[in-house]
Amino acid sequence: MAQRGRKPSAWKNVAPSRDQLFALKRTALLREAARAFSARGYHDTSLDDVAKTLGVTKPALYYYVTNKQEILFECHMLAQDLGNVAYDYAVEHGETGREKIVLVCRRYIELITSEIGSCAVLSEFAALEPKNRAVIAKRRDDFQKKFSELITEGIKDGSIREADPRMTVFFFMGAINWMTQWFRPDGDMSGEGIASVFSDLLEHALKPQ
Amino acid sequence: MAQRGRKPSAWKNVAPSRDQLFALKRTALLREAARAFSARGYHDTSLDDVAKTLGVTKPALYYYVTNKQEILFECHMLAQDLGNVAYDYAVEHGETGREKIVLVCRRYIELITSEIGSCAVLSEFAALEPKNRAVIAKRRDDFQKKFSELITEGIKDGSIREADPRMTVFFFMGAINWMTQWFRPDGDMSGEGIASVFSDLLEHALKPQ
DNA sequence: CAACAATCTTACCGCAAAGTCAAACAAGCT
DNA sequence: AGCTTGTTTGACTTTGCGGTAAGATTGTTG
Repeated sequence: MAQRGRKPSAWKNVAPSRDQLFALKRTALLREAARAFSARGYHDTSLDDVAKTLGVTKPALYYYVTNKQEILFECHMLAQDLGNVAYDYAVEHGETGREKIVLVCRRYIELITSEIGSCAVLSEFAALEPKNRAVIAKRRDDFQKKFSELITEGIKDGSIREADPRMTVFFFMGAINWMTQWFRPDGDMSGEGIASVFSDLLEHALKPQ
Repeated sequence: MAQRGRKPSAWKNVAPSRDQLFALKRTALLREAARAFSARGYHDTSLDDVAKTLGVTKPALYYYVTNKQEILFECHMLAQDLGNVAYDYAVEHGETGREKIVLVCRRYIELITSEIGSCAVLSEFAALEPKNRAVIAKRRDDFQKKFSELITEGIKDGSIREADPRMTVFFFMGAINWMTQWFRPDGDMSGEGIASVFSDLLEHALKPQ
């Protein structure tokens, strides 16, 4: 969004350059805001709070971001990126349709529960302003379509039993997305653990007899 | 919450009494607010809007309700009531643990997709004020506990394969709760249809081989 | 009708939070 | 040092919304 153009510093790779510092601080801001949005919701999170947590004042945030909306939007984009990463990984490493589906599920959960993925908001979709919401909705629909195509593929190759692809996608996308409501990084279940249980449940749900 | 005591009108059963009118309007208010909360979120829904939709002004709402919080709280209570109704039904009509679980799932979905259940918020948990949140959380935990006990029961009687009960509950409670994000009463899939697909998926996920 | 209660309205208060602006401070470059 | 650009701040404006007060309106009852 905010682009800066600068000549590289002489201290290559020694200290972070200005651009890198800028990017670093900006993602720190996004990360912290995402955490807050997930916990208390978009409208109940004030930028004053976010700023205080980061040890600065609110106007400082506006140097890195034009809007509160922009923060929410970019968080959604980042979260969706993880979905695509998981998808690509699964398509590359899986054989049958079922294997691919299960792999997406496992990989995606691992990603969103990792440190990087703590940015995954996904809820607060309604808080997006119409224009941004349209963008996010489009990407989401595309993703879910690729997804249900994996299911039809699995039905064709015999690895998945007869089932409504669209509903099935809703089913376990829901199971996964709802994680944001209960998952705690310091809980008694690791991200990998959850990924195992969930992908196992999914596999049995789809497997023929 | 708001209790009124009045002597019954002489026109028994002919026209709604004052108390009935009061209750009728109050639930209409709750219903409409729930719809708005679900669509736009708690903090982004103004009582002015809700009032306008109902054809009155904001202060009129405060005659039926003490707080915006109270509205949210009661919506959560009502939604949870449906869960308990579904549970009781399932325990009565199911034989094995798996049958019961599947029945809860089916019945619950049927309920929340029915006209009555359009009140089901369930999201916006974070918007509850601490005291109310504690109450709702307690009820939710109790429900999920009864639920996972059904699973252990099913494992014992051989109708359910080995699986982590708590995680399994999270899994399909998520699948169901997420429905609020995509279900539309005028969509191409009826509540019963969804209930069938989802309970079928659940059954296969739990059934031993 | 008169009196009283139930219901709803207009007008308002207070406050929190998004966003702005000019000025202060910091860092690099010549 | 002194100029220039990057970064942060304190102080402020504005707006929308939750909630309240006092009175108007309607309905009920003796």
